[in-house]
Amino acid sequence: MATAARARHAAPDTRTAVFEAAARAFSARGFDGALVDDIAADAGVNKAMIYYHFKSKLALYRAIVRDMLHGCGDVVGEVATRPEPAAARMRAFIAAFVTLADARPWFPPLMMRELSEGAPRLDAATLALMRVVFGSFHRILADGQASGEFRPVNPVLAYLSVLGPLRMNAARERAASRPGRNRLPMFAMVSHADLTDHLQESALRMLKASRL
Amino acid sequence: MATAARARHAAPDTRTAVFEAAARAFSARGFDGALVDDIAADAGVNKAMIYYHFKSKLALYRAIVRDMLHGCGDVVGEVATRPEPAAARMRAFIAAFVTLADARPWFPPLMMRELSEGAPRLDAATLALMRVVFGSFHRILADGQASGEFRPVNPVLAYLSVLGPLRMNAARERAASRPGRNRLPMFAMVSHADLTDHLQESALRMLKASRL
DNA sequence: GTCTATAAATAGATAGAC
DNA sequence: GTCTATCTATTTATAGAC
Repeated sequence: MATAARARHAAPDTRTAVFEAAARAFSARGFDGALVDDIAADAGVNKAMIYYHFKSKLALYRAIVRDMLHGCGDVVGEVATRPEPAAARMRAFIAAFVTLADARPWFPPLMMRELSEGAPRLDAATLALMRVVFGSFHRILADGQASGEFRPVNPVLAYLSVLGPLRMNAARERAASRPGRNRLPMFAMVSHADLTDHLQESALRMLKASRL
Repeated sequence: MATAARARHAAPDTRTAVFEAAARAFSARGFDGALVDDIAADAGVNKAMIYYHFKSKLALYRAIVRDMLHGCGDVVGEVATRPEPAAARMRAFIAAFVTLADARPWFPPLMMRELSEGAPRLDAATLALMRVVFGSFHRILADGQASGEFRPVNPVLAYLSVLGPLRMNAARERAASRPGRNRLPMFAMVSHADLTDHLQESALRMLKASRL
């Protein structure tokens, strides 16, 4: 988000307000569903300011996606290179993803949507950031397989098994948060501590070299 | 889709063409992103026909979601009540979901999107259908836990672990299908046979009562 | 940096002829 | 059942004053 470069300006951070309102809107309603007027209103800012600070609706959207993936890449890159056994790093990777999703709750739905549409709005630089995140996961997996901790599995399928439930839970939480939905069993509240535990346990059971 | 009631009409099935084009469009671009003009063009039909056969864009969308969930509920309901051990039914449940996703490839992305937006377009009847699907899953899980085949797990989390990877794979396939994406490791081709095997193995490892 | 007013394009929907 | 033409509302974006 590069706030440092703007710190000297006197203005209350309009740009940040726009960024955050837009992140919420794009996540909740998609690129086409999110309206620039609504983003401006939610940010408490005049619509023209959005075009002043960002070039266009698309440029604003891209800035948000890049910010997400940058933060993500830094964190999981650090986790993947720790001098620890692969199983411990896998647990840390999952915990980091849950934490990241808590810090940027708009991330998982927005990314799922973008992928579902064929990721038409992602440029090469952004795809490279996605590759970094997958690369960190793959490193942990490959290390665990080399050391005999993990069994052989397709890295792409293993990645889906770890991230898929997390992203589906984010979608589920959105639907559950609407009034009148609490009664449905599949929309029951689940704490993120329980979510983390379950994902870690499931991932290690999926990967552990031991027989069942 | 209730094709029987229209079989006596002479016309080539315009309604079906609209339905299928709309399913593709809503899945690929979302409710707001899909344009009625594009749907008409893709179906090879005049735009006014869409409003003749369906009341509105929203009514068309809802018809598609209901169709999906109906087909799904019927299949998994049958699987859940088979006189087989829970583990076998869990395998069948997963295989059925992969098959359903192959028959209606627009289903997983569309549903993920709808949930991510808080499912604002789903009425009570449609939510009830979702409940039926989850109920079938829950029945298999509870039977397995009662018989000692499965360990205790939160049913919602278990459901996410089974369906999340499937839905994320659908999103991944969309993004992978665009030109120039083949090089990225996370967009590598994965057969649905391998996908099914992996999901079944992962689910049973997640659920099996045995120690690791 | 901020606001008002408005341009320019587009989308969902319908009237009415055939 | 099908098509043409069009209405109405909305939406992205900008020009220009302050």
